[in-house]
Amino acid sequence: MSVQEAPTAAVSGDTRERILDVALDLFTEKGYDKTSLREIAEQLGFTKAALYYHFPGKKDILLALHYRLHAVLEASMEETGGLDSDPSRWVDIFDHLIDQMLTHRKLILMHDRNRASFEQLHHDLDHQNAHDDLEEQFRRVLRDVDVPLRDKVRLTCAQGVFIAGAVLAGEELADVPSDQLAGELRSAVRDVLAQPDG
Amino acid sequence: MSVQEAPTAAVSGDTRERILDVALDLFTEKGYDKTSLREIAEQLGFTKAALYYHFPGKKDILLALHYRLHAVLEASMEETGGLDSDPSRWVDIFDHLIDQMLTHRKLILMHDRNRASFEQLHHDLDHQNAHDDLEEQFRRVLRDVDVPLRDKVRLTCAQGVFIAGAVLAGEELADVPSDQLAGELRSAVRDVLAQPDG
DNA sequence: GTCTATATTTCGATAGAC
DNA sequence: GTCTATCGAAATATAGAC
Repeated sequence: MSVQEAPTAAVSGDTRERILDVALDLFTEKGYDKTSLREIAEQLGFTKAALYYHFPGKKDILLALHYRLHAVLEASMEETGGLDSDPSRWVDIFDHLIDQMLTHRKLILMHDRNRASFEQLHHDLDHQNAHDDLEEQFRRVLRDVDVPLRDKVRLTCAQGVFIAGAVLAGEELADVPSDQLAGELRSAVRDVLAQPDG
Repeated sequence: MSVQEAPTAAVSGDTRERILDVALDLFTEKGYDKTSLREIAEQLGFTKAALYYHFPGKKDILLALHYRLHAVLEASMEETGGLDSDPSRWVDIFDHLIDQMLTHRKLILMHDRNRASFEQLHHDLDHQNAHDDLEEQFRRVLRDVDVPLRDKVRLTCAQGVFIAGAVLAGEELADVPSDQLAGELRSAVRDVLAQPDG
């Protein structure tokens, strides 16, 4: 995506991203815990110890991938204005999120399949602030006493459809064109978030 | 929940179930990989090695919990007749599944949060036969070329709602009465699975 | 920037006493 | 049925050569 850098020390600097790409695949397939640094390194053609030049430790690789996802979601939130307690805006937000999901499907899947590891990451680091923003906005709506139960359930169901879509796009319906799948998912989200009297 | 048993040697025999109860909690909270046998044993008041009297190894504890869930879903499938490619029957099936989910919520959550470990379990053992039945029936529908894309997506979305409901019931909306939540979830599933022209 | 070699820790698992 | 003691394997991480 980024333009070619100066060819001298260019391949390096990219190594960090290549490590993250490999880790993303392995963390998604086998899970974070079952993926060893040895596996990541061997798939890249060098040894385990070399990873420690690019990352202080294993959890920092997971953290870097977390930031990747964070950046994607943050950008999406800026365009749509963020999630709040007004249900009439949720459809637009999910429309936008579905686009991002199909583009960064593996990132979503990896996050979903390693939820336990991410939660521990937030506890280990003093990452209690800025709790992933989108997820924090999510929880804020669910805690809002002025939001009816029905809407809270529907919001969570829409998130369920969102994640189910990511799984579907990567596995069982991997051969379906993205835009076609996106249309079906958007349609499903509309039905889930439909106002009962509006 | 169960009445007090005879106080003599009664506590034993129950130990296996108590181990599974503790493991279910820890596997759900921290994940299977991050839960050590030492933790399970200490929470029960004895040491790591004592676990090996009740189970051949760690993965057999996970396997036993898998059978617990399998029994629940199997019973539900027998009552509703099983999942096939006929979309008009899906609503009834999910109605039934939602009841089971709210009763055995932790079991569903644990399975969802440790999907990677369960998949590896199926590979390690020659468990290729009877691939969890419900999930296999699920995949069969998704592979059926006679089922329209729309219905496949909707079926997966209903599953997404199902799992989202399990998370909701255990965390953010844990204080909402079960039957009230069940009603909302059933309503949401109906909207997801609604026939466009029926 | 990648390597070898090694330190340190933790875990799953076994053997055998009680 | 639960214990102590211990083994062996594998993983993360460090130190330092090249």
